[in-house]
Amino acid sequence: MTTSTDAPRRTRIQQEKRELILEAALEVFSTNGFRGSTIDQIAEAAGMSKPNLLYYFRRKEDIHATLMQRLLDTWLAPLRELDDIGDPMTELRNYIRRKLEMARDFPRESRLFANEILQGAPRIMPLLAGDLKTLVDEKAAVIKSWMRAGKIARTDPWHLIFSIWATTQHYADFDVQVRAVLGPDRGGDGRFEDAARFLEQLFLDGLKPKN
Amino acid sequence: MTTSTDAPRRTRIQQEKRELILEAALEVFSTNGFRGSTIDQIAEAAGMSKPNLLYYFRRKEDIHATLMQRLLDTWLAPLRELDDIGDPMTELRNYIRRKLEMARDFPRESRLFANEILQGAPRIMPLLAGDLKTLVDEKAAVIKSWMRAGKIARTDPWHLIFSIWATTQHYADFDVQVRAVLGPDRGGDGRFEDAARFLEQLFLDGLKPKN
DNA sequence: CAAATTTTTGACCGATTGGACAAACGTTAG
DNA sequence: CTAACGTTTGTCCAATCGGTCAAAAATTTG
Repeated sequence: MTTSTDAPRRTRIQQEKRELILEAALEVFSTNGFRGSTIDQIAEAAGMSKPNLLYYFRRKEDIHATLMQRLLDTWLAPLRELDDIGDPMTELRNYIRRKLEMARDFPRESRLFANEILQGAPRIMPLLAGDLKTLVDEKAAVIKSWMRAGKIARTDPWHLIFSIWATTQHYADFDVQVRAVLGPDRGGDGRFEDAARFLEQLFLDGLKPKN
Repeated sequence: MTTSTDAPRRTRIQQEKRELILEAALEVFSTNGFRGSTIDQIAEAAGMSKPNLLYYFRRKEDIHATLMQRLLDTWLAPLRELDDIGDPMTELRNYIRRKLEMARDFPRESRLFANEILQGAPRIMPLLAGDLKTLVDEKAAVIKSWMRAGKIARTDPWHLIFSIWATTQHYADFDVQVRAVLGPDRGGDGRFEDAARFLEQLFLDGLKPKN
């Protein structure tokens, strides 16, 4: 074995073309959902004919599955980095910041994931109840230990994680609405910095006035 | 004119059947998205034949449009109720509570809306930049006045509203994920009460420890 | 170069889709 | 009863869908 990976052996051109297809599919799937997307659309976005695309991925589902599989890893990376050792408050602040940056830099990935969950997660349900739950439970335990140590206020760690997901991903998934509501002046590039400032304050101090 | 409404005149049976279709369409659209849903599915869910359904709604799009139009009204009702006069902190708390109740009681409506926004809001963009923006701007002004009066902490009112939307609707739109992560024991009916408690604390006091 | 292999494509297929239409059926008013 | 009107359905159609296949084109290998 020259290159020993679990993945089936592939030529250089296969690697490239598969990557091209996945990139195109991410674009199409994330804006139209799985059923709303056609192989023709993906093929055209990838600059090749439909039969050619089907030469690299036998079925439409295979493209989507490959995409989801990769996605989940990178998507959960920020949560994995949540460190037991660091200062709790800054750890959480960094996690929120990283999640918001991902919403800004990878909105298509966020929407792809949202589309899947919205429609009942028919294709990744096992992953949610398996790997995802395990990871969240683990990190919830870490957060709980912080609470016991008096480092952060006592609340439900699971719902805390949900709220971080919800508020940050909102800027990717509901981007159209956010921009429409903020209008042309405030809806520009600065909206993510505004969001970062707001979220930091919300999660640290809440809304109660200081005095 | 006996009944003078803007809507075209309709017989009693037409009213009923249209309502039946809209109810069925809400179910189907909210779980499959617009393009992922078929007229046959909706017709079957409504207990009638496809041509019969098309007698009441000429096109698939008309059903969806009618649904969206109604939805937006009821969906924004809680925000409309946000009252200038009441005590700011309790007004906000009540708003969050009402929104969370809507996520619990009308998850299909939430998902229908989320589906539409996720895919770029092609059919309701004008409403977002029009009525919705107007309403949010108006309420943001109210919130701002509360801040000036020192009743709540100073932050960005628009992003505050976004965060309330995000955290509450999360429990409808990402319900599958929430239940999967919480597991069989904690993912039951009690999850909304847990969420309510958590959100109240988050928005009031944030995470900083009391000590 | 020539054979073997990989990549690309045009043509095609069955299934499903949104929608049209005329005929049948039911209901109501005179 | 019957004519008019509202409702329902079976049948059909063109377009689009995911996917196949054989053959052509390009590339790699000896």
